[in-house]
Amino acid sequence: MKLIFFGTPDFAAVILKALLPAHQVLAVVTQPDRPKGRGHAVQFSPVKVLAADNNLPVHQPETLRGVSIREILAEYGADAFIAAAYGLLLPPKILALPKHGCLCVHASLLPKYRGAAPMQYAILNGDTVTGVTIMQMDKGMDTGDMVLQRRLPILPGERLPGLHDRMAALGAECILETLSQIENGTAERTPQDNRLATYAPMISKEDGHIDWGKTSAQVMNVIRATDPWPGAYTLYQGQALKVWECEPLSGGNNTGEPGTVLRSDARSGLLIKTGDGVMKVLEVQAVGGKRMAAADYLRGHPVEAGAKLA
RNA sequence: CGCGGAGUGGAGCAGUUCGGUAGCUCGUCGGGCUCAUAACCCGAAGGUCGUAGGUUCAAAUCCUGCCUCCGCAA
Repeated sequence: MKLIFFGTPDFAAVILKALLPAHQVLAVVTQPDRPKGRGHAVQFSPVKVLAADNNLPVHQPETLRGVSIREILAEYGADAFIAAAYGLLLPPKILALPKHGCLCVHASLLPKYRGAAPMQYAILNGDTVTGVTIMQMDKGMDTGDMVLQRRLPILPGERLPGLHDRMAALGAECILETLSQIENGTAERTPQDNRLATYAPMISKEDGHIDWGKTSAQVMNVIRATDPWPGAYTLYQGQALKVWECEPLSGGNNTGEPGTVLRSDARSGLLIKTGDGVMKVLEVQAVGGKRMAAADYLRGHPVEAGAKLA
């Protein structure tokens, strides 16, 4: 099929890569290049890089609302538009262009987790199952009719990068299968039950802030969901301290305010009181520093037992 | 030129303000104590202080360029 692909980050690039050999991708639309990272350097989106490697035309409009971009896209005469983590809503006039409409690869079991960060929220909430939904886009945010849905178990202890990669691979399979169904005329559309809809808005820095009053399992979920960005952190003496790896301890000392440092030495490690138990901190990162084992950190940055983390 | 932190024996840090023979907590190796030990005691090895220049009688420390790593902000 003749397609135009809309997407921006790695997740989208994986999908695009799978489409390339199977279909005729006429052009790619991705977010404009923006200064990113340290020191103002402009970085191309993973989708743009992949498109460039394959000599595909790339469009990077600030908005899809203008007449000009609509005419440009119409010009290609694509059979369908495919969107995956593009970052902008497609306006109705764009949705109406291709004869098969616009299909979206969404990383959740819709109508659950509509929005920008479905995988993060699945981990954050401690879900054990998530999945990919292919939907026929409409003007709402992830509200279109579902064409295909596949479940994927979230592995115990799995972090976002691992889940992300498996979901992207599954998403690629799903979109290929959906396109086959459309070509065969066997695709079926199921409306979403809006009463069951939940939302997964974009993750912010603050989502990584650990609340030690929650259970150890919930704290672990924050660590798993915010890896690698923004990273789970706590405040020690007013300074952010990222917590990359932890291990909940069962039983033992269960007294004290949540966030209290129960023990702190290179041998027994850094033990923190949580809402329902004790967490052993295994890997941390101080402001300006690099990731290191908690024991290493403690050698140069003594933390007194009884101190409070916030 | 977005703001900022950092590169010192194997690890994590101090020392840089006010230049003057490199230190702390560990680790490693050897020895001792002990029924025993991740505990304790004694001893040892190990560092061109990121790199290239400059200033100076003398530079980890002051000045300049470069490399690398990282936090914030996006």
